[in-house]
Amino acid sequence: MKWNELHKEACPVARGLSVVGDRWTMLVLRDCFLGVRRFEQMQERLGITRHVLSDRLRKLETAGVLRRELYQQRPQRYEYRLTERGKALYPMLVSLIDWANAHVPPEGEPSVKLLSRETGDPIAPVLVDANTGKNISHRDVKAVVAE
Amino acid sequence: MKWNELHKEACPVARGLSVVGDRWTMLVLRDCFLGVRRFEQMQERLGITRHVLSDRLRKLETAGVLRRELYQQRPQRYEYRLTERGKALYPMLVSLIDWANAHVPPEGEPSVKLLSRETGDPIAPVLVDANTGKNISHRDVKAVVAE
DNA sequence: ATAGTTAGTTCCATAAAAGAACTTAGTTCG
DNA sequence: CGAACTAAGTTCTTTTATGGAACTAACTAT
Repeated sequence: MKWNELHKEACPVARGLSVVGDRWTMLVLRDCFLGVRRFEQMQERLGITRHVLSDRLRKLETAGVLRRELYQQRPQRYEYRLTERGKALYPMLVSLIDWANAHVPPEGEPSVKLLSRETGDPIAPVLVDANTGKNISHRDVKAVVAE
Repeated sequence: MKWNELHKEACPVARGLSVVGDRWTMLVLRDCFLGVRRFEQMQERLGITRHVLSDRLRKLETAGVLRRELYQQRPQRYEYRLTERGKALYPMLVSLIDWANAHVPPEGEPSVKLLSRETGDPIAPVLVDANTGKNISHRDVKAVVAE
């Protein structure tokens, strides 16, 4: 399994990681979900090198996760926004956040948590099967090669 | 934000990625969820270099995601198993799989899908809030620094 | 004309991953 | 007994990716 041929794999984990499975990509996407859209802002917030940020944004655009949008004519300036494909990564991001808050404590520092915008109550994410309404447990699931 | 200080961040995305956010880790964990426990087997299935696999297994053990277990006395041989903390990554893995199956098509090849072990029906994962039972949408959620 | 803004690119040093061979502590086969 | 085999690594060397800082393009504001 080679990194630059991951996208051809039958395994969706491998294919997914070919898009979001590097050191910086999910952090870039986190910022996108927080409403950050511009190069400078991301670069400063993340402390990523400009070079790498530029490369990641291009790759995410190619993968259809972000789109570049002209927000100013002269000089031409583009900002980056999540596409529907990008927004569809939200459950994964939330699952990661939930796991980290439960299992990777932030060494004495405060942590960021997710609250309902409406009620202010904490969110407690669970993954359920839309068909049955039941919690998805790894014991009840099998993986098969389909189609 | 430096890669080897990510675990101190207030942002759970950063902390989570400090554990699972590199090229190989989630693929190793995928194999663990599939029941693969041994070094040789993982190395062969993944095509990861032995060096890197060894390093990742050690880091996952240190992070409390896997535990090493003696399965043979002479010569001493260890296998790797998911801890509770490791198993808690299942929702994230499933979210990734679901996203990739919907958005990263496997170039003509077949893909692996998740089915109910009981009924054989496909699984349709949705992330809901355990408190309200409602779907978690990124518009309804805010992120705040807590505690 | 000089400085500031924004989104990059270029260059070089350092760190991580690929690839292949070697090691350790045994067991099994002939 | 000795040679081959096994499993889980480690040790090299080469290639690739990332970090860090400076530079560029195409403007606008003072």
